Amino acid sequence: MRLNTPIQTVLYSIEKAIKEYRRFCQMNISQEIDDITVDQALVLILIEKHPGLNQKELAELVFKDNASMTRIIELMVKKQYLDRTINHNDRRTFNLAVTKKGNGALKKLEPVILYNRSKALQGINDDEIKQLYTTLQKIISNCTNADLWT
Amino acid sequence: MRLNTPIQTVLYSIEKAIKEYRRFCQMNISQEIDDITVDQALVLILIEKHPGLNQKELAELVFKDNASMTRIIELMVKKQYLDRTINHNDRRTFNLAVTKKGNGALKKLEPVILYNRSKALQGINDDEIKQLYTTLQKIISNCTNADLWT
DNA sequence: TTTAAGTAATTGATATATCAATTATATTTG
DNA sequence: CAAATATAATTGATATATCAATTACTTAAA
Repeated sequence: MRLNTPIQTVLYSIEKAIKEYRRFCQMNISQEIDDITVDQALVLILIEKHPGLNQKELAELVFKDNASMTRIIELMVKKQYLDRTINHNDRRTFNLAVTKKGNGALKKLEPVILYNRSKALQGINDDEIKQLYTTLQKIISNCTNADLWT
Repeated sequence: MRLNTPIQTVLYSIEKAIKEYRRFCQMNISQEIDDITVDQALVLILIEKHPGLNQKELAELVFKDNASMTRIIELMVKKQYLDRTINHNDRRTFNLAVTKKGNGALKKLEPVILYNRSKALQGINDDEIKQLYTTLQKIISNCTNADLWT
């Protein structure tokens, strides 16, 4: 078998890095707010920063599909972090807004998220980050534009 | 709010890269075998390469927890890609073996996986890969050894 | 050598991922 | 305008992620 095991490839390190980062983020977020996930926190930030985004647009920004986004938002509405009202301009979509409780959560989350990011990138200089970004973009574009196997 | 949106950070690119890669892999794997996931394919390869691994060890290798691994293996046994028998040396664990059907699947998967990896890394030279690896290891170690937020 | 502590696997509960089908509404086109 | 097409969101089904609790077995210690 010519195949190397997955653990011998750099793609494996990418997966490991993002999993460790998410685990680390979740641990610190849970320290502040016990009923919010990393993904829910991201959605909260995006809605606050870009009011007017609909679910489909949000889903694209955080790499989820519409079905997942529907369910994430459902939960956040139920937990009263978000308000969802009909959009009269396009009644297929909803207006999403951060509630008072959601804003309180954001205030608590802000320093944690800044800490998470800076801690994760500690000891990595700007050139290295730039290089990392460039290489990742190549991989993304390779996978996105690749032709089918068969 | 001092917070940048997640999409402005390099950590976002890591997530995007791995998601695109997994989507790309799954698309090409499905072309050959319609009832196997990327994770299941990885498990199959690892068991073939390293017979004697138990579920816990496998779980660590592919960054899953024991619960997920139990369920993944359960499905693969049901679909007859794997055999699971009692390990008489340690009756808490099982012997896992690739079946004839599993071996057939591996033969089909091998070229697809080689293709996936090389396509994903196309146009990225060895130094760049080495650099990518190094930077990712820093992130992994930052997240793994970091102290708690509070 | 019995008891205590440790470990591998499972199970239940809940969140997310993905695909396919469906619903409701908008837009385009004949 | 009416019919065809397109789009946003939902729903159902299945796979995976994560945590906590439990079971079955092993190893260490009294």
